[in-house]
Order: sequence, then structure tokens, then C-alpha cells
Amino acid sequence: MEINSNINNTDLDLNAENIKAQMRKGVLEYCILSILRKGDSYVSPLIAELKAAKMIVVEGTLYPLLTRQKNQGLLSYRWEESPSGPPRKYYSLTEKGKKALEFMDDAWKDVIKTVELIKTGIEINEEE
Amino acid sequence: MEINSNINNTDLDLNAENIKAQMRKGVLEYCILSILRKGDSYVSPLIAELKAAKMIVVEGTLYPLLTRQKNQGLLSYRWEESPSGPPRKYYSLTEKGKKALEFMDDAWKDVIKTVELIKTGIEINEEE
DNA sequence: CCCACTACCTTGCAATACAAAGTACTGATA
DNA sequence: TATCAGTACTTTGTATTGCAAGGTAGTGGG
Repeated sequence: MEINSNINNTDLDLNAENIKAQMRKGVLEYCILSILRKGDSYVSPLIAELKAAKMIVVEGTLYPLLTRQKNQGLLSYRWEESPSGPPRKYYSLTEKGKKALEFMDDAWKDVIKTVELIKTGIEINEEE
Repeated sequence: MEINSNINNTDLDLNAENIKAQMRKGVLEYCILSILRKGDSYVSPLIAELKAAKMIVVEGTLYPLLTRQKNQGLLSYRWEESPSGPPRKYYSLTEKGKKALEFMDDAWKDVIKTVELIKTGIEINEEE
């Protein structure tokens, strides 16, 4: 079956944001943990910091993500009174979270190296 | 509702592959296009090269991805006889694909910079 | 004629990011 | 005390997409 090239003629511009978004996705968890490494925090400042770094995220993404990381034992949380408004849920890295973060530091370096390798070309010697 | 920390007590080791996998996902499309920049290819060698770079991917991932990129106009393909076996579908970058790739080069640099920024800390000055 | 090999393609599932809407506490205002 | 604005946490529905597994099909050797 032939496929007409006009099935999905989205412009490059339309893809642009999507491309960046995709790349960011893979490192979102890493970024969250990295921010918390610098100090406990709750969602609003987390979003602010990610936004400031152009790693744009919204609440609906962050809350489930934090819950996942907490369920994995990477984070713990405590409630703190707010000077105004409802209490805040402060997250902090657990020991396991710190280890995971160290692992991610390496994984991230690896990915960067891998991409570089692919861009420049690899010699393939049959199987490994 | 309290959450028992044993709901999801997967070891860090179990997450390890998952963490790397997540990070790789975001750059998969970029890698595909980067490989094709060096010369046309078809699925088997593509998988071999990605595997060699530890960017492990399987057929079921690659075929739909190539089809998506083709439908977006980033790739075109042609059939070529094989010295043995069924014909091969060679993909090559289109002009649009080349432009997208250049864009991705920048996007990738941006993401690396962003992650570095987040790790070291950013000053937030209100809005942008 | 069958089998091994190569190669392409599809289906169903699971994970997850996002948009949007919902819940709820605080403090100011009327 | 009712209401509203602001802050903050949470959930629901949808779309994307990677993967495991299975399916189709051409070529050449026994």
C-alpha cells in the first residue's frame, strides 16, 4: 500500500517543540532528583526552577512523578505549614534516592557519550 | 492514606536499566537521523549500530518510528535487492529531515546545557 | 518440499506527559 | 459570616510511544 506524503504534513516548526519536549522527557526524573539534592522543596518552586531552565513541566506531570519516585523509595515527604495558604508537601531525597541519583549521574554521562559515538560513527565488530 | 514503602520495593538494580532506557528514549529519533546522515541504511544495520552503542532498540520500536519519520517527511525510502533474502527498504534523509536534524543538534546541546544548569543551580528572577 | 535465514510489518499492552478539572485551606473584604 | 482570590495538592481522560510477541514473505540449501 502506497502512503501519500500528505498524510501528515506537519511543518518542521510544529515539530520543533515536540522534539525538544521528547529529549527533555528522558531526563525529567533526573532533574527532579538533582534539584532536591540541593535542598528539600515542594511542587511550586520545583516547577518554577524547571521552567526557569526551560525544562517546562506542568502540575499534572509533576505530582504523579513525585508520587512514583516516593513509592520507589527515592523520596520521602513531610508536611509544613505555609505562611499563607494550605500546607506544603516538602519532598527530600532518601538514602536510596541519593544512590539512584549517583547512578543517574553516570547514566546521563553514558547517554551523552553514546549520542556522540553515534554521531561520529562506530565500527561494528560483529557481536560484542 | 499512608503509603507503605513496600508497595513498590523494586531494588535500585531493577530500576537501573529502566533509568537508562528512559534517558535513551528521548534521543532515539535524533540517533536514527544521525546514523542516516552518515549514509542510507535499512532496519537491521540500524539496530546493529544502535545496539553497538548500547542504545538498545528492537524491531517493534524501530519500524513504527521510521514510518512516523517518513510520514513527517523527514525520511524517504527505496527498495533494493538483497544478495540473499527479501528486498531491503533503504531509508534516507530528505531535505526536511536534514533541517530537522540540524534543529535537533541544537536542541540536544540545549538539553545538555539545561541539565548542567539544573545540577549546579539557577537563580530565578521572577519571569523570564 | 521443507527449513533456516533474512527482512518487513502489526497488534496489544504499559508507561507516562499533558490538559483540564476538582478539592481544600488561608486570609482579606464586604 | 459569606464570598472571593490565592495557593497547593490531586485526579481523570487522552495521546504518544517503546516493547514483547507474533505474523507475513522472499531466497537458497538439503
